[in-house]
Amino acid sequence: MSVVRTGVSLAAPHTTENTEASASWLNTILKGDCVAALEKLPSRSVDLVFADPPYNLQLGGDLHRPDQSKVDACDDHWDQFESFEAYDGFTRAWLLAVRRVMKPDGSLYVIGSYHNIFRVGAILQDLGFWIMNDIVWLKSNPMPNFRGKRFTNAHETMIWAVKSKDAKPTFNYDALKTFNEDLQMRSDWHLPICTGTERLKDKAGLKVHPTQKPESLLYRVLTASSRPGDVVLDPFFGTGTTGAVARKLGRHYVGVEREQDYIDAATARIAAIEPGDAASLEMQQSKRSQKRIPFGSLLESGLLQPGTELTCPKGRHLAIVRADGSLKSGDHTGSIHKVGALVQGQEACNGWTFWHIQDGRKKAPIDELRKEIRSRLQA
Amino acid sequence: MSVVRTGVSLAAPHTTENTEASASWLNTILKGDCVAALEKLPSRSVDLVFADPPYNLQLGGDLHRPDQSKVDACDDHWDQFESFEAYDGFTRAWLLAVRRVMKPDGSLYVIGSYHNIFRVGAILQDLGFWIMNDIVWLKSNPMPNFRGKRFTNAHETMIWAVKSKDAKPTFNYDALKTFNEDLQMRSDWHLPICTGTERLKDKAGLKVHPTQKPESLLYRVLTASSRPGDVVLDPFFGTGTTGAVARKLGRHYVGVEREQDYIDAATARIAAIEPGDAASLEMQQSKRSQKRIPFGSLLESGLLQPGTELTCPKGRHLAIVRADGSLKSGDHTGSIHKVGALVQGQEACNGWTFWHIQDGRKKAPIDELRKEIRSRLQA
DNA sequence: GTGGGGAGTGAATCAAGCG
DNA sequence: CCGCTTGATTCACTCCCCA
Repeated sequence: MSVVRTGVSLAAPHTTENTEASASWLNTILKGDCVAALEKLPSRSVDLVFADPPYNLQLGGDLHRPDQSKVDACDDHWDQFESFEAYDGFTRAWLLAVRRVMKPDGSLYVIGSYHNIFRVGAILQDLGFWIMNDIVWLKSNPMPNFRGKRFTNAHETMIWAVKSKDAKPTFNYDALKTFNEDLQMRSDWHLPICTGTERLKDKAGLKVHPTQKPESLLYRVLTASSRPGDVVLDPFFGTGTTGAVARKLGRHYVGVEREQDYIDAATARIAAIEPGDAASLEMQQSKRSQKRIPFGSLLESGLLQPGTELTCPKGRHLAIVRADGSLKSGDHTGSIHKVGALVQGQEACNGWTFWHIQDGRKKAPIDELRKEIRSRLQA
Repeated sequence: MSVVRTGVSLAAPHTTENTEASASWLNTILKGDCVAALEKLPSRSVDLVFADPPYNLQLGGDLHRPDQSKVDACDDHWDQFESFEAYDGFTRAWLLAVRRVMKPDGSLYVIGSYHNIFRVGAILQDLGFWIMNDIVWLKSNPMPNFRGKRFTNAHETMIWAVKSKDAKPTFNYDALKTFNEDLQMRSDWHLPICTGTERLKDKAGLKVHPTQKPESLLYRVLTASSRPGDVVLDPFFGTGTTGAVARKLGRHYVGVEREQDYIDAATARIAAIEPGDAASLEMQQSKRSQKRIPFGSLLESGLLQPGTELTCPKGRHLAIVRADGSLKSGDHTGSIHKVGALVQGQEACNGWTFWHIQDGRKKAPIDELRKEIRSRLQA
């Protein structure tokens, strides 16, 4: 096994607990078998894994288009397995190796088709992984079904899993929502397949790798489940789409690949990429990670006075602000959240959005005042 | 176990090799456990199976919406399993029972979510079934992810499998292609969930079944993989969507269901349906094979003039018809479908029903003009 | 009748932090 | 680790009510 370095210098991982930013295996491609190569990595050192394992396609003879041209199928030797049992054993082995190097809250994405994805998913569950979502990549330009015997196979399936039910994986909800025109990102991703200049070709104009994934797919995976400086592992590196996108997005990568041709192509490809700088990588700030503002701060700052009257959105409930930062509404007293819940007879309530202050002729939630405090703190 | 008959009389199955059209179990709901009930059916007697087995959801506590309302989760006892092993055993048992009653060239569709579909798919392969496609049902109106911790779960997965690699299943390729505006039917199906008047409710207004499937989904399955007179089995009959669509499309059905409440609801539902007679099925055939009318035909025919103003149903969006058959609305230009999508900010739009023309005091969709063209072509 | 606003809801493995 | 407090979250569509 040898190590190929592209000599990239990037920001330090956001946590260096188990990962030295200068570790020799960072931003390299490890040559060799996936399981053996991963033994070189320390345990709990990887934030995100993207895996595009062999699909175990069971092709019969050659497939020809209606014009009799031959379809350039994926018939490489690495995609051949003798049986489901052999494929299952292979899958279990690399998933266990990957599991060891994943951080406890790290994420794993595996992509596949109906030939293999059901086996992968069941084994994931058997090994104790916890599935967060399955995601379908819908191809806007899939290969048609030439024989007219099936539905056009227009999608692939990706499984997002974590190491255990209790894991708290990175999920950049707000960034994804902004990306998606202020709507929650869904489990169906409409993306074109990898063509044009993005598709690596050799000197003869033939595609270098039969199943090169589009960068847009990796872009979304990394944006969703990693942060700048994180370590992203791809145990089936191929022509390095994962490494290319990682470098663009300011993540570290580690690849494992057996074929020297793919390693050469990936190395050149990644070296040619301009690494993302910090400013352009800044993501939509998660609301959750913002500094917590106690309700009492509104009184301290003078944005609210004791005795001010708050109402619910419909004006049916009234409450008085008291000097200690508590509310009083009828017989109920306590925090803004507790009183909001009590007057509605509910178990819980977000007082920041429930209670409103009269602002001229309009009502405004007291959350507006919190935002004002936050903007003052930043200035 | 008892038998519930709805007394439907339909055309004879297109093959009576192993099925007497007068068999006592045709167009009935067998009450009881799936495996036991299927023992009452002869081997090789079913053309198509649609199965919507328990998903084995592993829900934690209650889930509340941001407005504190409680989500009415699927927590029925029939969806509870002790372990993956228990679920696997259950799955193997019913799949073997189904396998026995399937004709050699029959088709099986199983629907599920990431909680169970990987196990189902792997077991299907282990039992010797041959997967033809996996199909993703994309929901236009899924339940959002309220906590912002995952991608919105916006799809379910369906596996189409046959008994062996050598099977030659019915696949009405041309009908589906015509149905899909002369494009091959793809593996991604965009359909809304079952709501409105289609959703069965009890006297209290509560949904009768927690997971009633939309008829549009079954319509497409039966259209793809069965012929009039075929026998369609649903081993988890629920409220009988499969039976209802089978009756509409002139197929025989057999259902298995354990809960009497569901049987009662399904029986009433199916009895109220007008069976598809030979003539109307013929009509459907011809409608499906209707010639595609390009929008430009409306201009050629003089039914529309260049410069005509079209509006959306609410009159908020305007567009001008151009001589080449494209629309222009603000900065957007393109086909009626594309511009309709753009002005609404949506990914897709059926321009035929979205764009309206002023017809006297009323608005009429331009689809009316297409119908006029078609009637001219037939005359 | 028609249009706008508000309420309701759907197969969901749906919280984090502190003491 | 348990228990309690605090706090963060929704999209598409249908139906009802009322102007």
